[in-house]
Amino acid sequence: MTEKKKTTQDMSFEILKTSSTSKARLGRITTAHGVIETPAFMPDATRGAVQTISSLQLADTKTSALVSNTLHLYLKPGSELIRSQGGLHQFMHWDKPILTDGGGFQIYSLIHRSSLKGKINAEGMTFQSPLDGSMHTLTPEKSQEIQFDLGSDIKMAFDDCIHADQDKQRNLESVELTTQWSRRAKEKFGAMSNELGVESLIYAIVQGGNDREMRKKSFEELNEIGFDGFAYGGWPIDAEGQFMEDIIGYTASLMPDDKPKYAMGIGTPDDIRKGVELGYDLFDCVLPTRNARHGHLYTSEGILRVKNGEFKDDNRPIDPVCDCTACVNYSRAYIRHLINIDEPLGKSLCTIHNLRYYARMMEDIREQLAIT
RNA sequence: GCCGAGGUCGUAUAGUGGUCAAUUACAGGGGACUGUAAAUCCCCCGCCGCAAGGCUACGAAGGUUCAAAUCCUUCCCUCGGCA
Repeated sequence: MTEKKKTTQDMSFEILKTSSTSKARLGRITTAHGVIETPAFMPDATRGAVQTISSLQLADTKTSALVSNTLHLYLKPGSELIRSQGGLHQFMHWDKPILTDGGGFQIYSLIHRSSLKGKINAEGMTFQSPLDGSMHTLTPEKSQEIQFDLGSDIKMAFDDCIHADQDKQRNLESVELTTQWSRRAKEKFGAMSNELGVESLIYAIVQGGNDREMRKKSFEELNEIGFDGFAYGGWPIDAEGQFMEDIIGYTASLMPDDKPKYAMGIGTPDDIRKGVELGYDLFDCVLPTRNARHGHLYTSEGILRVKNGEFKDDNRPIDPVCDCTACVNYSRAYIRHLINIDEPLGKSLCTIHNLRYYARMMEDIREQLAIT
């Protein structure tokens, strides 16, 4: 780190308070588009929108930041287009912080879960677009270029994600590739930041699967390169669907306490509470939004599957304690009806509710941290 | 009244001698979803039973047959045409 680089990056994270009973901390991440009070949950707006709701409705849930995606926006509508529209903030009319994932996970996901072709080599990942079958190559450099086009506040280094049960050899390969790619991403990030005069942050993703040694190796190599924050990468739950607390906690313990720790893809409300206690500051997950579209709602009294017949004539709000638009204005019976007739408004209201539930949960967590 | 077509599990359909408690879709019931190819996917859906299995069923009643949703007879009903 040279003197002149000591600007936003070095001021980007401050810890306001540390818990005396766990590794949880109350903090603040400062970006070019404002502050994220941590611990924070960031919903996924993968393709430039949190599905079914507008950025204004998202703001109403008091969500402080969102996650969007390099790969998806690169494929459609193309990152140059978004740059020409003034960047993703302006394009989607969201003036708060945006974190963009690097695209590695999405390609892994495409290759892993489908018959689509894709291959990984030292250069990067070559894969077939699920949209039109065309072949593309994403490299660490290309991923950064796209993220600069998007204009995100926090950029992720391109990583090679694997499933938790991969063999040792593949795990090692993933760690080594992620290190190489992260180094290249960091170089590109530095060069583009200088060239464009843009101030943003870059986080790296720690791989290593369910193997402590590999996690340690991955973290140490990344730390040597130097990043503004570190993320737990990989898959957070085991084959039985259990939150992998041990390895996730261990990975957090490796990361420097003076930098943000980001738990990618986590999780359920319970998983997030555990994640906070393990020391994580940032979370993102598709669960609240995807589940909302399926009528699976989080409430102060537990999970409420609003499609279920028992709510047919229930005129109470989803959650009497909730202050979201859906709960303040509409009944379970009405929302059930909307979901059952596949009316988009039903999905929107459920999404608003779940995101407000998550936001309130994070508010509660921060409040508890502040007073204890 | 005559002629034609038809009556199948909530609805709409498939099945025209055994492989049929019976296809498919919708409706209905339940569940899954963790850095989003997810507005997706899975299960149940005659009755009893955890199950094996049993029982009752393809408009009604008879009949033919080892065997009928499927063939025959009569009746009831619906739709179209003619009176």
